[in-house]
Amino acid sequence: MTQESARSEAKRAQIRHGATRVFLAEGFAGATTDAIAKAAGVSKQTLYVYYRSKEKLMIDVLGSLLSRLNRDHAALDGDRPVDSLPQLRATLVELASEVLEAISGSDYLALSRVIIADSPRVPEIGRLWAQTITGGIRLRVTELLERARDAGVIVVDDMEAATRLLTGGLLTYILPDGIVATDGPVTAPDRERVERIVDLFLRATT
Amino acid sequence: MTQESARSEAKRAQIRHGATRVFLAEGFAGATTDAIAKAAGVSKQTLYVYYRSKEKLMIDVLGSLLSRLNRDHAALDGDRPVDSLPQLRATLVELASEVLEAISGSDYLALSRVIIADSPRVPEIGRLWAQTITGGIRLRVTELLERARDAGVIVVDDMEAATRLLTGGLLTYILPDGIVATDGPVTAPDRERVERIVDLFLRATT
DNA sequence: GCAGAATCAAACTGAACAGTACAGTTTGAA
DNA sequence: TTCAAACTGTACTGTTCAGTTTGATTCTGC
Repeated sequence: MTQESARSEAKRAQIRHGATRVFLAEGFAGATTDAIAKAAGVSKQTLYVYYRSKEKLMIDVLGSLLSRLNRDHAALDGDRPVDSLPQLRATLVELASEVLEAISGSDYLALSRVIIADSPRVPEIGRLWAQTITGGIRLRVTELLERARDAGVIVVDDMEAATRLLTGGLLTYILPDGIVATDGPVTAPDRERVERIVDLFLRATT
Repeated sequence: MTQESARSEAKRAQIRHGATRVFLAEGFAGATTDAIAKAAGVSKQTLYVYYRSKEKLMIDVLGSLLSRLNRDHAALDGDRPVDSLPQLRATLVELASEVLEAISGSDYLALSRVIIADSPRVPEIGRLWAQTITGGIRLRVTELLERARDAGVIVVDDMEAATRLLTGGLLTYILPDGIVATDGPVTAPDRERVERIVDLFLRATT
């Protein structure tokens, strides 16, 4: 019975889509099921055929968003060059800029706010979100640094500390600063700022 | 008319106190005015004499908590010794441990969740919260590093990058990791972990 | 074209809850 | 004693909203 007809899955996606917009804009408490049904172009009745409750719907919405993010992030880091210090520097700056750009988008921030607020009630989503950052970002940086270390470009005694230091130093522009910034779109740090932090970090790795 | 009688201020504090407990435990939406009145040991009627609405009450509660936190943090950093590398290292580890301990408490995390969730609706509180970290913590670290630099203990070209790197590397245990952790109390990083990050950071400052 | 499934719109139910009204009690000063 | 202000507890109002019911309508495969 876990098998869904193609039909069903299409409708489900349609509902999820509409709900996504409303949840991100209004949060869990602020989103009414009437508004969700309307945004999805579906009757409330149908909505409740596909989802047993508003909470189940939200879990599906947030879970989908996060796994899509994680999927998008994956792969293609293996190709990034790290075989000399200038290469590593450029790669780190590039990666950092991409990531910061992605997570300073108002969508992602709204998503994060909703998740943080509801994480006591829905722990699994909180865990999934932390993994987007922990697993997603930290892991990617670790992987790059390991390759660079193995290539003899840098010296790292404590890989966890190194990864924490670099990702933390960069993420701090978004968490805490960006997440509560409400006047205008959030400013990801400009490239120069990113470069300065990467450079400083690299000085610690000889 | 801005003058309050002592009587009034005592009652106001009593209400604020009860409300604090309920807001931190339940969040804004989850806290009912009945529960707040009960927790404060005050009739709902009286509550509405002192506060025009639930929202005004929450702003007062969060604002009070944050300014108390900021007040507690202030001062006494001027005495911390930074005149040699071992001294600086010990001082940084000490400061970091204190700060991490403070902000990984379940009260502070609950407070942060509420603020983050409501920051789109109540921007001033969001700003105040960011200042607790930005102004409070980052400023203190900056001040220490400046003294150490002036004493010739470290070399720092870019003070902002240095502060970001260090505070970010440490805060990352709480944000994002701690804020959505719900199984058991949040684990501030142990002393050894803090030391490793501080040590790595110090390698970047010659 | 038709049976049966899926969907729709709209009204309804029941509960939660912010905020108010009210009738009565305490307190403390004159 | 008296009076006024502050307070209390309970009950009420009005609204919002998740979830259900109803009964009609539109698809879809046969």
